[in-house]
Amino acid sequence: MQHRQPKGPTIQDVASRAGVSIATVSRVLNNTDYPVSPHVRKSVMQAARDLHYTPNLLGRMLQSNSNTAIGVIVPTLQNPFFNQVILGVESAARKRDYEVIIYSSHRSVAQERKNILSLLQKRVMGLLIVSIDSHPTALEQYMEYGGRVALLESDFKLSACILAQTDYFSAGTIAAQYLADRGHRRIAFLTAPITKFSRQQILAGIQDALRRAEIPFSEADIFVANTEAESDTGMYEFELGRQLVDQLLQRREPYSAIIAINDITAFGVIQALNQYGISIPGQMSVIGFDNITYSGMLSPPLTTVALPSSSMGSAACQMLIDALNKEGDVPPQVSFSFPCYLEERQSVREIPGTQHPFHS
Amino acid sequence: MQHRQPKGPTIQDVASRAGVSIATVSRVLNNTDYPVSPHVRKSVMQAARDLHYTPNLLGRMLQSNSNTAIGVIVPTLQNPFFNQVILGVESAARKRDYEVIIYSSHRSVAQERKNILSLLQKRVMGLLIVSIDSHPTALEQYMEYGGRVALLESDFKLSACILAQTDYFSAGTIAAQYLADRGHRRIAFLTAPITKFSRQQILAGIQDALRRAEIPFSEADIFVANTEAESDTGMYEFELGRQLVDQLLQRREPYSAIIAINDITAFGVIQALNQYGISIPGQMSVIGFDNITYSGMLSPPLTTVALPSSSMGSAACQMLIDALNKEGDVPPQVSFSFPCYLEERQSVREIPGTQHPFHS
DNA sequence: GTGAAAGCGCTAACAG
DNA sequence: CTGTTAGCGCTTTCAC
Repeated sequence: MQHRQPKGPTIQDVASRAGVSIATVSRVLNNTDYPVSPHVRKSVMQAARDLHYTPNLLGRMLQSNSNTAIGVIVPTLQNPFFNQVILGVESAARKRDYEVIIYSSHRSVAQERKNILSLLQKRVMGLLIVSIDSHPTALEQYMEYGGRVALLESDFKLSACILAQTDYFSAGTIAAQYLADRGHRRIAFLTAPITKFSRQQILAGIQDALRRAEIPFSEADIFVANTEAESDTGMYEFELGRQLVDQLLQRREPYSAIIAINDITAFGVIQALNQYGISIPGQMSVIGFDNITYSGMLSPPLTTVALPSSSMGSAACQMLIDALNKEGDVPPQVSFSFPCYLEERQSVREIPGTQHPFHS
Repeated sequence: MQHRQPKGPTIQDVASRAGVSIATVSRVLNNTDYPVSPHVRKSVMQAARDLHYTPNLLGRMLQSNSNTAIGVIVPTLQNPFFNQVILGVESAARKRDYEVIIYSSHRSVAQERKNILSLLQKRVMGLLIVSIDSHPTALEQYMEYGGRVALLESDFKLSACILAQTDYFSAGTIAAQYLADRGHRRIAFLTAPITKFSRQQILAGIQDALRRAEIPFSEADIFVANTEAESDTGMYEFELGRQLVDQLLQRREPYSAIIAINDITAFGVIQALNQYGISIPGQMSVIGFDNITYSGMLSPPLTTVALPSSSMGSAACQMLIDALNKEGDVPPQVSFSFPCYLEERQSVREIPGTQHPFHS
């Protein structure tokens, strides 16, 4: 623990230099509507500038018990999806002159709790979190102190928070429907273990759409990785895609399309397919979920169901800040979910002879 | 500015509940070696636990004038390169029980200054920054207050800071040398405007290696984008690669290899080449710089000169924390640079009949 | 061993 | 209009 020596000028220094009291300095520097003579105001400003004074927020916050910062905790910064969420959060925060403090939990429960505690200790009373914890304990303590929480994509229940969710069911529907419409009849789903709510929902959506399109789709068409060990590099999901393609190819089923659980997995699928000399979309179509930036950079560019990462982030942030400013009683839980849409690129082909149905 | 009502228990609450003074509570909670009777210690701990007490760091920091956090400011979180830097910083910080606060300047000078000021106001006295500012003004003010700065890849001079740089000259050398060794004789360099020091160095390295290999390389072989407008999505650099390929192809020169200024640009190059039906590496070889995660996910996987992003981050962080703990006088500027290495994948072919020279 | 008290830098009554 | 003063929650002498 370091103790920096040169402690810089304080409000007191500015006061003496301007020949006024610290109260006056505080008043002009905070730009309150409190009446201060123009002359004094000027000289205070000048003194502050001369000294290169900048207020110590610790003092200010301690006294006023207010904090215009919010925290964001994501599982990792290596996945572009979360970066997009953050982007949305930051833009909403900037509009309201809030500052955002970013933490990565590195997919570690312990680290996530540390991050929450750290925010609490600094009395940052607003928190947006993509939690990987299965227990809300840390968040509950946070809320006991008056902290407000916005949960993004959570697997557990927490009362009196803002809950932002992606409509994963629709996402699944959109992907499957799209494939069905292009004439695909043998479709495989490649995924990490279906442990998380989001994955269950995607699968349910796929099943629903395929059933309605009267396309056979059974357990056997679902290729699930046997282990889950999310790595920080995003390489786990990529490897997953590669391996699952191996399994799929061994099956020797006449699949014409693959739905991958997310874009990174789809990247793995595409690379494996390329290496086997299977052309995309000529011999095999591929579709993913997320629409991360790099999806458009592949060859061929990946068709994918875009998830509302950044708008979810900004909406949640907006609601959080509103809640923060609404003094008094904690509002009940409010939850909302965002729609997905198809980002059509070039990894899915239309099977000749297909007639396009019209849907709403 | 919100004023949260429920202010949670303070040290005073713990003290009354345990029937002791706040001084005692402070002593046991801080785990000092100060003598406290085991019995009292126990009851204080218990009281704190009962109350779910967590100390208010604002008070603590204000009093002790110490802060075990450091800030990191990067131009954007959308570029995986900076994420890797952050990863390195975080791992070094974690080892020393420092916390890292991440900010993105969004490539805006104004935002960057705001971030610096914000850190200063919270009296976070250590800062690692990849600055996009051309003036060190904000940093100088920061240092006046006793803040210590580690500059990553800066274009300006700042005294008494830690300066971490990549050896871009070597990076350029490595790429060009590698190509030369595989028998390439017509090589093009595709780049954003050569305004930054890093780009100049890469070019110089390329020129140097090519000269030594006696391979002709002139101004005409350098394809420079006419505008620079870094977008936050990373798409600018990608588009750049695509456009520059167009220019290159129109020239109808028998190039056999392309050096792209970074991986994202190389992604654009590869996509454009693919769309023109030019096979990689069969008809054209491509090499980049950075070695971001996605480089291995392309088809074909990109051969690239790996830049020491994360080790640079962790080394700089380590030095910064050391400097922070070394009380007293500010040390003189210390600078160091990290080596690059070749990450050999599949986007460069060896031209038949090439004999491998042996180098050190 | 333990407690009382003096601040850290700041804001916000309250007096003048 | 301006200054005095009482804390915000905490650490840390200094007494006992």
